[in-house]
Amino acid sequence: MSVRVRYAPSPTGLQHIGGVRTALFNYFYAKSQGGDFLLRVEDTDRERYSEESLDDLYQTLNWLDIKWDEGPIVGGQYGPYIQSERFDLYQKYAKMLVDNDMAYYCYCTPERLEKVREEQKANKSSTQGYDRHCSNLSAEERAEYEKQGIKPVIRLRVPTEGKTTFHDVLMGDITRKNKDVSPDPILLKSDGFPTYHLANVVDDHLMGITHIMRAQEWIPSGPLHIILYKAFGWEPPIYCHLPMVMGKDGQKLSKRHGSTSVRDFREKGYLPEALMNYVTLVGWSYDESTEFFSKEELEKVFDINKIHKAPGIFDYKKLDWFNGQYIRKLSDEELKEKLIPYLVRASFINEEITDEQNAILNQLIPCVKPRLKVLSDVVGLSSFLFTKPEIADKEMFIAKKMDLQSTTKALIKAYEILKTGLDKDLPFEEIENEISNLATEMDVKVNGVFTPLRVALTSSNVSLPMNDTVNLLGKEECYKRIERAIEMLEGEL
RNA sequence: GUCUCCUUCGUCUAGUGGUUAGGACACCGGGUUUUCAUCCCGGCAACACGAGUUCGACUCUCGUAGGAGAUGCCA
Repeated sequence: MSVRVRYAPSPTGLQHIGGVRTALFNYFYAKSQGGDFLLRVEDTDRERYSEESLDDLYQTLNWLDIKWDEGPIVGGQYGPYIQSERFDLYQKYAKMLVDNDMAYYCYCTPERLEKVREEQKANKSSTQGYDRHCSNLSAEERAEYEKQGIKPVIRLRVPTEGKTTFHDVLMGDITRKNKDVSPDPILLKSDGFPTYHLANVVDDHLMGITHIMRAQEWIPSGPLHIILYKAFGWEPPIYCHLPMVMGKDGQKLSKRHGSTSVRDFREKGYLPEALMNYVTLVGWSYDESTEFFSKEELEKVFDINKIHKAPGIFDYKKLDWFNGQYIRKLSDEELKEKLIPYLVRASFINEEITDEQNAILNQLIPCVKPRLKVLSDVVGLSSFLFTKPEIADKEMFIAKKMDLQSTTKALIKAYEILKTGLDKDLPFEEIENEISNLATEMDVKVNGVFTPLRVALTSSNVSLPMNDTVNLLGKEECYKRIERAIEMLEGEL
């Protein structure tokens, strides 16, 4: 039997790291087995639904280059894989259950349910959830409610005796007493939309899903779903509950831990390859040492049995490291293309790049490459080039064991050396040597003379190598900046 | 509260009865370097605890503790 799995997100927010990892595991499993990966949109929560989320779902999968074999048609056209488009179907199946007395109409108001919950809590009652108030209404009672215009929900009749077991590929058998299964959960809401439980089971069955890979937070409803399958007389698929992705404090990964949406990572300048590589390594591993995997490799090598059981903490620093590694693997040309949007956004350059700018970019890229953790870092690293920086505070010019006077003197002399050297077109190495010699002559550390030079040119203590900085800025601009700095320092004397 | 699941370095993990418990990130040190990075070398650091089973347990069993998740007309 060919494997068919699905990713079935609900468009109620931006695609989350955890969700995407589920998608990836499903996708890689399908591909590794030569099976199909389906995408299904579970938009049954009309209150939380948003168009933006749906859009984000497509963008995210697209960015990661995850293609579904079956799913909604992109481009405004709704397909058969969007639950809101299958509205009538769920009605039909819910009513079928009612007809077989596997489910029943319930007219309880949300207020009453809330009250029941509160009382249970107050009494520290061990029984919890719905009190099955409507489970045995007579035809007359129902008619009375209907007359009042109350729109009923449909609830599943969960057995109170016995127990239900399901098998999980990772966890083994999981058994729950039926009395501990959430009592008579709602299948069809009063607005006619199905809840997750119904829609999920109906669709997975109709779509011929063979394996359900979803987050471990679903384990407790596993038995419930088995009961539902039984009520329909269907064979349940194979389950595989995935360990969850947590934040540093061990709680479910959320905003307070940092970025959680793929869109955030994309905007900051993480490469899809890096994010994908790292994310699939949370809760899965191939062997004792391999950690770089391309999407194509994962499609071959992914093994469901090597998924971990315990939840994993999302390590932002390791992601950064991966991203740096992937950035360094890029050719200069590739990196340039990826960096341009960030430079444009920072208003450093325009979309249409002049030949002159292009030449500068070609110089800049290799300088910046070993220094990028994320693509957006390029902005900070190159702002000295594209903007006229505020002249730095005088303290910044002064290196350790130096004072204002010696610093000013060093800068003036270093400037002379630099200027004559550049004007004579000496190799930069030679100029640097001379400047180093100057330090020796002045009996100060090399830092004492290079620091003021660096700060004069970039207004920062941290910069690209001097050679690159000078090349990038051009002679004339360098002179201007150094003269400006000297003037400022002399004014302070 | 109740139910379910989980437990190897700080983090991600390898390991399936006999290993100096391996790798990676982070961290610390060193080298390259005028700064910041990159790169290279080295170091620190773990089997939650307690009972069994066994000649022998990180590996098997049972308890304990800790953590997480579920307990919605959300998924």
